[in-house]
Amino acid sequence: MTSLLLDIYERLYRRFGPCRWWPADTPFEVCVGAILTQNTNWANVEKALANLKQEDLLTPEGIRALPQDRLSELIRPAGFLNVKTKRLKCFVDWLWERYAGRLDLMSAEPLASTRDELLAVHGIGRETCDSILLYAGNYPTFVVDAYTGRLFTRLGIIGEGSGYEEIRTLFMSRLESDPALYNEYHALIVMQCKEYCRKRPFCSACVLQEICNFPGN
DNA sequence: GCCCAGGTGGGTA
DNA sequence: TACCCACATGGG
Repeated sequence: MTSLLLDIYERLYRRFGPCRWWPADTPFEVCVGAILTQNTNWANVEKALANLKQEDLLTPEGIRALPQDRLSELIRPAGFLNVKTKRLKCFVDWLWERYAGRLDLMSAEPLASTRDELLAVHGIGRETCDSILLYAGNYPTFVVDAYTGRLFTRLGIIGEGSGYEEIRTLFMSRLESDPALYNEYHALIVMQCKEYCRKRPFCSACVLQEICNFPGN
């Protein structure tokens, strides 16, 4: 399994890499983007991020000081504006109270305890949490998303209906604990699925069929 | 018009 | 635990 997961990674890397994720200028922008992209097309998230940047508000201080109705207006393109306004506020409040608004202080803490803390913040579920930890904090934690489940179920590597923690544990136990590897692997999964696996449940033109020789494809 | 997008929280059985 | 649903917008 170790070599299989690495083999898939290397094939994807040769086809798509390096992806240079997360697309953001600062660690804090990663966090905001991770919350805004929940069940939302990234193109819409970019519009919301641009609105915040234009007003120089894409900082912990900026979001914290922003009235809720104004924040809602700025992030409107990303959808779920009431939900996401509340989630952004909760995240920033937590960051402020716990780490004085400084992500670098958060990133100095151990992975397990920081992950538990973040998961306890309203609006931060497993995927958002791991995205923040990996892409903003450089922690060695694997991000699982809908693409990951879809792709590796199709490959027969994970069972249908496997849970988040189960999939994350599989990757982390079979791969070296390396933030750079987890970073690129997740990005590659998203890139290949965006290009080939949009039709549910599984498309027939999956890139892995093109670049890999998996029996049953 | 319909479906989907880099989920999460709350309610119910 | 395992479902179900609300949440909002924009592109294909």
